[in-house]
Amino acid sequence: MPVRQLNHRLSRSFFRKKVTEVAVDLIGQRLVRVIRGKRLAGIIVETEAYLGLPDQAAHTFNGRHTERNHSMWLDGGHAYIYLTYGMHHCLNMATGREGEPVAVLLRAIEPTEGLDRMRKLRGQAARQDKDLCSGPAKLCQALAVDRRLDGIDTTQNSSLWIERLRTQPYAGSKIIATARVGVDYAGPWAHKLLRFYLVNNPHVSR
DNA sequence: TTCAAGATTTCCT
DNA sequence: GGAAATCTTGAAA
Repeated sequence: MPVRQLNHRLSRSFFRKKVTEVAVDLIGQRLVRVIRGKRLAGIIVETEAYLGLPDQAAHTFNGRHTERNHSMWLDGGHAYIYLTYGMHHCLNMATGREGEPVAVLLRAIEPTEGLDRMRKLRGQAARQDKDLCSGPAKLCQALAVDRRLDGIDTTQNSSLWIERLRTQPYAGSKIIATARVGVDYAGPWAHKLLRFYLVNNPHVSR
């Protein structure tokens, strides 16, 4: 059995679990981005699971496979980064196996390293620290994540990855499940409890 | 070929 | 509280 050490890059096996399980287990882990040798990082406090073919809210609903969403079909641990509303990027982690188009959207992190650089990247709109990464597009801007990183394997040598901070269920605060944000169009899937976040954490979106 | 709407955020009223 | 910014995608024409 491999030893699951802390502060090490999450491996392939972590991401090959069920997508909802990964979404919950990612809460409390650390997202890391390195830019020109400098570490920008934060604790994941909010995620959403997208379940693929049957999920009307997923980009891969009904087997859709386009240039944009190709990374969602990759093996667990690959980054799926897309442009939404023609201007904002969103970061997801592909889960499951190659050919299984499911992913976890990273919606918010609590910034812990490189806040000075994040403020520059975010600009005027980020008046307080809780404005830096409290939304899927905000955290991408704060970490300089865009389509150039789409499809990278975060379990290998890359400038973006997730570090393990815990092997047990998160103990710092309670995790709650609610409906996903911005998917009112998804019929019965709009109401499913596939959004997870830390109760009372000020860095959660909205 | 044209069109409407989206896994969002920001700024103005 | 509401509108604008603006690329991708699927459906309509």
